[in-house]
Amino acid sequence: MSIYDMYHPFMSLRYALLGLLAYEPASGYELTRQFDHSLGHYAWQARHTQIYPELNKLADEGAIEVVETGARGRRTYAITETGRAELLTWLSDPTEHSVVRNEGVLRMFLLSALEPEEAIKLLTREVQESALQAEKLRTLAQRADATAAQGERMPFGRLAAEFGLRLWEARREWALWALERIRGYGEHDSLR
Amino acid sequence: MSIYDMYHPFMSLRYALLGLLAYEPASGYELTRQFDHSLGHYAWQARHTQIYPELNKLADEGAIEVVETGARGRRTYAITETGRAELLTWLSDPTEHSVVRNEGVLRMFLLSALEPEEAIKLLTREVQESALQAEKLRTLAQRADATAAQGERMPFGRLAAEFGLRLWEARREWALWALERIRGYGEHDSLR
DNA sequence: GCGTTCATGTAAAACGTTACATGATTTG
DNA sequence: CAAATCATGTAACGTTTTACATGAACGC
Repeated sequence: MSIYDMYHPFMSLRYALLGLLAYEPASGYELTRQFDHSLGHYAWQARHTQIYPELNKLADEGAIEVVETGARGRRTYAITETGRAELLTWLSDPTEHSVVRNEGVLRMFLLSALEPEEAIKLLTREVQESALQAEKLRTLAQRADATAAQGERMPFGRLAAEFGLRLWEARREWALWALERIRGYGEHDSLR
Repeated sequence: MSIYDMYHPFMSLRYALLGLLAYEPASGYELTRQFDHSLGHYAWQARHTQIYPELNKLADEGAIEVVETGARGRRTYAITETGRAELLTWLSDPTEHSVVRNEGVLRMFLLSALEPEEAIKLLTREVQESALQAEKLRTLAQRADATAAQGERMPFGRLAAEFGLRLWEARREWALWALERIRGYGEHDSLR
C-alpha cells in the first residue's frame, strides 16, 4: 500500500471496518450485523456484499488479519498495528467537506416546498417517529448503564446510543418548533 | 424475504431537485450553489456533474420545464404539475430503510476504539467545531427572522437553518457528555 | 485586457445496491 | 428432518466522484 492511498478521501467503509475491529475482533457476519443495528442508522451503511470483499482487501494489505476460523467457514479478523495506525491517522485528519447523505433529513428540508397543510401532516408524523426512536435508545442506554460493571471498559454502543438519542430528541424538538412556525404563518394568512 | 430484498430505486437526487424547484424556479448553477451551501451539509450532496444530466432527464420526462433562458446559456427550470405530484408522493411515502451516510458522525462512532487520551483530543475538537457551526447558523437564523416581512412566506432556508442549529447544539452537548464519561472511566482506572 | 465568476457539459473510475448463488450448522 | 440462521461470495447494474473541457459575461 502506497502512502498516496491514505489520502484518498472516499474510503469510509474501510475506516468503519477498521474502527469496529479496533474495538474488538469480529467476523464479516458480525460486522454486517453491527452496520444493520447501530452504525447504519446514523453513521454509515454497508451490506455484506460490500463488506466481505473489503475485508479481504484489508487482509491482503495487512491492515487486519484472521485470528480465528470457526464453523461454516467463519473467519474472525483482528486489526493489526499497521491498521490501527492508519485508522488513527484518518480519525485525526481534520478534513472538511465529508460525505453527508440522509434521506430522512432530506424529506424534512423539502417541507418548505409544500402547502402548509401537507407540511403539517409530515411534521406531525416526524414528531411521533422521533419520539419513538428516542424512546428506544433511551431504554437501550439505561439498560447498558445498569448492567455495566463499575470500572469496566465502556461498551462500544454506549457513546453511539447517547448520540442517537440526543439527535432524535433534537429532531423532535425541531419538528415541534416547525409546526408552531408554520401554523403561525397560516394565522397571518387568515388575518390578512 | 427481508426489506433489503425488496426493489428500491435510489432517486433522492431526483426528489431533492424537484423539491428545490417546487419552492422556486432556478437554474442548474443556482441549484448547485444550494447543494453546496445548505442541503449538502445536512441532507444530500451533489455536484454539478450529476445535477445537470439529472435536470435534462427530468425535463425530458416532463417533471420540470425551462421557463427562461438567460445569458451564457443559462436555463431556468420550474417544476410542472406532474413533477409536483411525483414529489408529494415521494414525501408522503412512509418508506423505511432510507440512505444514511455521514462521515463526521462515523468518526464520532469510532471513538470508542481509541485510547482515552486520543478520544479526548478528538472530542475536544468536536466541541469547538460544533459550537462554531451552531453559532454560524444562529446568526443566519436571527438575520432571516429580522429581515423577513410579517406575513411573508417563510424563506426556504429558515426551517433548514433551525434544523442544522439544533443538530449542532445536540452534537456539542453530546461531546461534552462523552468527555465527562470518558474522563470518569479514566478515574476508575486510576482508582483501582 | 485579464482574471474571476457564471454556466454547462462528457467520460472514466470508484463506490454501493440488487440479484443471484452456495453450503454448513443450529433449533425445534 | 425441516426451517431458520449463519456465513461467505460473484456479477450486473445504478449512483456518485474525479478529471477533463469549453466558452460567455462581468468587474476592475
